[in-house]
Amino acid sequence: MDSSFLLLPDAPAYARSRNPQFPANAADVSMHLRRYGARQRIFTAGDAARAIHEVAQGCVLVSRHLRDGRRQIIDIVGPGRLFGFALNHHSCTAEAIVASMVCSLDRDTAQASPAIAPRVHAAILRELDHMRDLAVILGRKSALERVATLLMALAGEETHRPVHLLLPISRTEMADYLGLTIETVSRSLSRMKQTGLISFRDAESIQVLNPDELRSIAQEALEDAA
Amino acid sequence: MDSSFLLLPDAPAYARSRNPQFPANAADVSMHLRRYGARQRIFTAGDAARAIHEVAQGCVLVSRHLRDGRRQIIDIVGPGRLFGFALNHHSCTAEAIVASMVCSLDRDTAQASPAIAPRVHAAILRELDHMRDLAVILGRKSALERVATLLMALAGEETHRPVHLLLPISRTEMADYLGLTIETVSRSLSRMKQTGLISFRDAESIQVLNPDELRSIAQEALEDAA
DNA sequence: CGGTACTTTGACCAAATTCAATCACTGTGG
DNA sequence: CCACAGTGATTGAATTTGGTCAAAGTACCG
Repeated sequence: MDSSFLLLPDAPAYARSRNPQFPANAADVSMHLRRYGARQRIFTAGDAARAIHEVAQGCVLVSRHLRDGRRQIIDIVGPGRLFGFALNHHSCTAEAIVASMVCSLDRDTAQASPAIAPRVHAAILRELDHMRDLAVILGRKSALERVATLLMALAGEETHRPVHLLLPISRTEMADYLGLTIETVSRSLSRMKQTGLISFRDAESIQVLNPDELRSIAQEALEDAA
Repeated sequence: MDSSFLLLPDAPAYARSRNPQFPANAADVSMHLRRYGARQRIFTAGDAARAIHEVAQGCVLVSRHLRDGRRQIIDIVGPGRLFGFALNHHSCTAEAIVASMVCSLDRDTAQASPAIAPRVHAAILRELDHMRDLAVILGRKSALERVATLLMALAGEETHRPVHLLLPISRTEMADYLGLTIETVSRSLSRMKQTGLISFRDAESIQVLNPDELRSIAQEALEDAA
């Protein structure tokens, strides 16, 4: 998690595994790798969308804001994932959640590259589907279901054995992602702890004891023909 | 709204104005125009995503379902707009809400066409942004704000004068789109009626009396650099 | 005219928010 | 090294919002 600088083609396994194809070749396009401190913004709502970005290291939070300060976190982006897709101007703000390395690539350059363009296209479609997941979470799930869904997303899809999670986000961020308040998130986690689904001593280090049960609470959407 | 069959290049003004570029030329690609009856499905979650679709006439509803039947409507697609973007398989179900004409185009063909591909790309990015709007609605807005947001979206962005809306959707569909129940939607509309923001005699024909006030209730997200 | 489907309204209830207090951990200065 | 702010998390009590259940109301259709 802390191998200081990394050039993207030499990204560590955990990054490559998430998105094995990007970037295909750092040499043939104009990209730059930049460090952002915690809470530092990568772009802000209203900015022209000139580049696409990849998290090389750390974690980036993409969010929208209402005038009165209410915030909806749209995406939590970990290493290997792309973000910052927009037609003309960003409607979201992206900020590093912890000190992070972000690789940015001119959008037109990316579009012109036959190696990269289709991969960006695929990433956009994945992002779109992810947003649909979020709509279901926010529109139709209870507080407990929302928190369970987030935990299972962080745990990864396929686990049946207990997993240990290091949460990249605070309770406030969980709440703003799940459309809840910190108190409700905290209560949901406490309830899960009490019923033996998870365990934790400190807030950011959670043991998922029963992934199958948690997944069933999470109410994954159905993907089958009915 | 009812000019029976139409070939897409001759789409009526209201369709062209929404998306003037698609399809560029019906002759040079393999597309077909098909009629769907009310409640008829265009595709179902789990289906392979082989085509992209455009509503030529009518209205299509894209939604996701949880196992227990809860539904989240993801998009309400009117004439001129594209839908059915997915990487491999659809995670959503699309159905005609009323008898509709839908123009479908093989995805690979569309990707291969230099005239069409960039327009599809733009439509996908618009869709993505629309989904982010929805996330804000569902995650951070009150019932009244949600209903106001929907009405203003249907009214169009720029209106200051009173507008007349013919709702393409029922209360149930409004509710499933806004993450509410029909009762709450109905109460919100009644409250708006009582406060003189809107008026209506029958459920699907609504007069927006005060667009500016309604817009301010809707709490549009901010798009400016802060 | 009667039936069905959809909407509205009301009364009550439950879930989540709000407000407030306490707790736990971190870092700072005496 | 320890006391003490300061921050974030948890827990509790009261309140609010929206959901549930039930009863009318309204329009449409045979």
